[in-house]
Amino acid sequence: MDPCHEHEHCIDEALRQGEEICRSSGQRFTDIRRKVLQLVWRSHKPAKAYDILEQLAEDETGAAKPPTVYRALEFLQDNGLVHRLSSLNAFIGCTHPGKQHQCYFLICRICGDVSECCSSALTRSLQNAAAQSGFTVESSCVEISGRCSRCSENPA
Amino acid sequence: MDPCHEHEHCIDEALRQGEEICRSSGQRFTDIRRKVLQLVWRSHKPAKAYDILEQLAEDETGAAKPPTVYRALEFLQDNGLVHRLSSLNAFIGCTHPGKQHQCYFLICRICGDVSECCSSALTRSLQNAAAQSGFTVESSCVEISGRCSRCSENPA
DNA sequence: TGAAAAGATGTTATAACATAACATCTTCGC
DNA sequence: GCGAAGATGTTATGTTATAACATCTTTTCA
Repeated sequence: MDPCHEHEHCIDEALRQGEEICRSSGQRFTDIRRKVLQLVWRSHKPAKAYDILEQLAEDETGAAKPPTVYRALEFLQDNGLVHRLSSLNAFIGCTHPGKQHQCYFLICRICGDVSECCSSALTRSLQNAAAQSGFTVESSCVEISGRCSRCSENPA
Repeated sequence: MDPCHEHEHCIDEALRQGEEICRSSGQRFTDIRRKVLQLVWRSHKPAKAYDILEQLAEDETGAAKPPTVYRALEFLQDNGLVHRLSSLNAFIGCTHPGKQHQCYFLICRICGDVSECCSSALTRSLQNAAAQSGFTVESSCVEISGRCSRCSENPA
């Protein structure tokens, strides 16, 4: 149900990039980090920390506990491999890690899919709007909820 | 420490608007709703639900419980009197309730003050960016973190 | 190589945020 | 006053997240 034809490819690519980013920055892409990244990438829907936790438990001999998952998620966030969606308390794989980017998210209320987008025009608008108040932007959280194109075509 | 000269005025104005909005829509501006709105408006910093709860307890004979506060906050949100900042799990008084608006928030990382802004240019950029993906915007959450003008002038 | 340091994970407990479900009380229209 | 609707009280629990400290693993480098 994902918009990509072969979702396996997304996952493989994400793992490859995780590996690459860690290698080049001298960090460890440990087993747990890899598994959490893989679980976040299960679909293009946001993954909840406690769901990841459950899914980890299915694989592992000893059930993982919350800090394990949150630590892995934090690591992945710090390295730009996943994003946190604060309006959903959930996490989503980053589609272009490594590249510096201010991004925004389109969250479909119907199918739940999230897509990450970049728009320099939007980034500029944001900067401008902030600048008008003399405000200096450091980071931003832009989460848009609505209907994705497929769900608009096939109304429920 | 608020950017307004007489913050009492902000509070009074907010309460007046609460009253007005309820009156014109046939809803009740009950004591609890009024008190919660007042507490949210204590400052221009975001108010946390459990802090409001504590502050209510100081006034009240019987300590309020979480649902009381969350219900009041939900009511106030539904009526456009407060906004929820999902990146902070907190609430902030709306500076221009009643008027239809897509707004965004400037959150100062230094002093904690939040200001609500509207920018039709930003709204348009957002719509455009979404439209490029065939996405229909229903609601949006735009929370910008950084340094407000005063905190930029007086760097810590 | 092997001991110290750094980094990662395990473990326990609890903090922080939020809501479901049902009981009771208050207000309003008639 | 009485019934309906709306608001609040109450109990319990669900959900999300982190602090603090113990242990294990990897790296470093003498």
